Amino acid sequence: MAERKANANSTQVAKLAGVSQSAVSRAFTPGASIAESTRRKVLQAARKLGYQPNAIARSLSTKRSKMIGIVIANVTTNPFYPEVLDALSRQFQQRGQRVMLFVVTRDQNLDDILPQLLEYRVDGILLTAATLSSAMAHECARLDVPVTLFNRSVPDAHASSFCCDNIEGGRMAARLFMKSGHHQFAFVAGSHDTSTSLERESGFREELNQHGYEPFIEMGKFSYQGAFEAARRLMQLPKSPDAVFCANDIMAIGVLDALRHAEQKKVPEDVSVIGFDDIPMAAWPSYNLTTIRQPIERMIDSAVNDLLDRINQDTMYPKQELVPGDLVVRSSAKLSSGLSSGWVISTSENRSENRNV
Amino acid sequence: MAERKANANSTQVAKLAGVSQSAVSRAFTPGASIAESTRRKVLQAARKLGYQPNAIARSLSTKRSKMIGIVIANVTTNPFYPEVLDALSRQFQQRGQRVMLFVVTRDQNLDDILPQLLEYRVDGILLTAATLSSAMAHECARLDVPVTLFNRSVPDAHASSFCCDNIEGGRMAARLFMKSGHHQFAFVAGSHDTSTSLERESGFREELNQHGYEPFIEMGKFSYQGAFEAARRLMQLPKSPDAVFCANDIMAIGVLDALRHAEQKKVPEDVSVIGFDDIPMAAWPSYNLTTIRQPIERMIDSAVNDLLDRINQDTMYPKQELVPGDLVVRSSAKLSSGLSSGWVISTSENRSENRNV
DNA sequence: TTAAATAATGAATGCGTATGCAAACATGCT
DNA sequence: AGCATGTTTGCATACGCATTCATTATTTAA
Repeated sequence: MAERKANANSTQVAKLAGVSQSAVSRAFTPGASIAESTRRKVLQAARKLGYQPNAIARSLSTKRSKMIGIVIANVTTNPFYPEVLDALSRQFQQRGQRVMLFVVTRDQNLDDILPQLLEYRVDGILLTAATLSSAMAHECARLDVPVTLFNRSVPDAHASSFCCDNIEGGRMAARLFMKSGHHQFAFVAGSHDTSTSLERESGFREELNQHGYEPFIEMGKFSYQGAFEAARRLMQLPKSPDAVFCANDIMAIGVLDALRHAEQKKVPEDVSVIGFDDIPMAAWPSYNLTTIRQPIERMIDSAVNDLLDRINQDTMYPKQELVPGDLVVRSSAKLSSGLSSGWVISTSENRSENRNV
Repeated sequence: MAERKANANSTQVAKLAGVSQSAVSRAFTPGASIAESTRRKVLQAARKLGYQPNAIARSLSTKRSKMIGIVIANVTTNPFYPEVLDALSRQFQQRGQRVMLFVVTRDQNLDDILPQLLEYRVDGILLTAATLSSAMAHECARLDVPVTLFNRSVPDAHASSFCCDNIEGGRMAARLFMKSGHHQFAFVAGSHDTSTSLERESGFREELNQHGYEPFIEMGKFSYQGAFEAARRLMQLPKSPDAVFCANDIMAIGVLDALRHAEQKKVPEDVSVIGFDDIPMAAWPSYNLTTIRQPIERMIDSAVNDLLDRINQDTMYPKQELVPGDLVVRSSAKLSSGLSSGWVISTSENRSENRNV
């Protein structure tokens, strides 16, 4: 192991500037009690030495690392998550927090990951496309590290969660299908242990059940390829569906490709498809996917605010927030006469539902 | 600001275990001189108190943060980069380094970002889809923080760089087009200040020039939409091209969609298209994109190894490595009789070119 | 002009760990 | 037993900064 070259420190700057080390510290601390004249002296000496305060030492001293741990999954399989990561990272960045990132696979156990975050004393943790065990939730609570889930409903009252209203989203898909005269329904699920998929399924199913329908369910494994194969299986059925709702857009696109390229079906003439998320690809002319849009910016604003607020005042309780999605009507689903393509049916006039726990 | 609840520290564990604080430290330091019996005592006491070593304090003491700064751009516009990020992050994770992430926009000035990394005394910096000013390169060299560029060629001998052989990739595209009887060529560029785009362009152009051809150039702004519009402009030309090479796959896909959905062209009958990267979407049946594959795993292995090696022994010099790409033949480009779709023309038998600086 | 109030400063200490050093201990050998 | 060797251990200190507290400089009010 090589030695790390010593950087200038506040003491050296102090000596050069002819002041005390405390003065140097204060010069770099906004709002500290220091005369403008000495601050200038300090900054000048600092510049001369190429000095920059050591955030590690500061963290040790202040007991705040100014780092947020972000855990994210599905980053390569679903374009929705790069968008989430991008937005989260920028927001935290802008609010003066650094991001310590962990990319995990969906089935990876977070109980091995979280300790690695806690070791660095992150000020807060944001999980997206991932859940935590209740043991870990308690551990974070014990250490007073707030946790926020993004796009997963909460397994534990110690954490906040910010989700799209998946159940209502499922219902919207079902209603659109039924209104446009479909009769054989299917749902392509992501997995059987993920709240997003389960909730979208249950909303979809419940709405159908109310009208005497029951959807087929196929497993799409949250991937293009998985959904591609699921679509092929669906088309084997004796009464093959004419309306397929998918737990997310990337699977909907897999279904579309399977229908068109492997099953010689026309979309939406033979089969209608609806997705969830509204990733950028959904708007591409090759797909023109009708989908439920997650208002990602708004959701992320709320999540980031919540986490930062809880970091700064630990009197606050975790919060569960449900943000309504918007039905974006394109041309992958047949329409009744009343609707036309290109419309966004916004439900967001209903203000988002907050409730404290 | 709320107080942060104090965590158990090594001194408390020491007291409970009836040993010195040093012993606790050694119990958690692999290879430290400590008797197995006392280590057990310590670990037991630690478990009882829920103690976990404080990585911040350790970093201060050892002068190694065990953190790598990753700066990445284009994470939402090009699916190639989520893959890169995923692979990088896993690799570092696995090798015991944490990742501090900065997501930037392509035009964002890194000179504001790097100080934020250096402040945390990251052990090394990996930039992807981003370059650094030579002032910053010097600053990192002065602080003895190794920098590695991924997918950008080096502007400064202080940094390592790992790139696909873009020039040869451009040549490969040109050769394939020419061999299959095309006569009007075009290149859809990403931007005029990015080495990847410039190099791919120059290889493509040089190879064409050698046979008396000159390509049209259009700007695709490294995005689906930009390329979509570029393709429309190309088709307006009096002698519209029958062979379009794009600086990356996402633009190639934009071009494909424009040709098919906005210009009523058949691909590859009317126009052939070749991309670069081989993102997963390139293999989807809707696109079936012929492209130059970047051997991402291999490139990332090299980059990570290089960075970690330079962190651990600062005698090492930065390295420039060029990894050959593989031509992946699908059906977006017309073929001469000798080639058939589905083949990967690997050039990687030629070992990658390393040279020290 | 002084007293009182306020602002600016430096000395000293703490944050939690790692580690050099010397002392203590254990082991094997003669 | 006596010594040499190697292993464990604790003490003390350093890492770089923030912050409390007491002290001094400066401003304001009277």
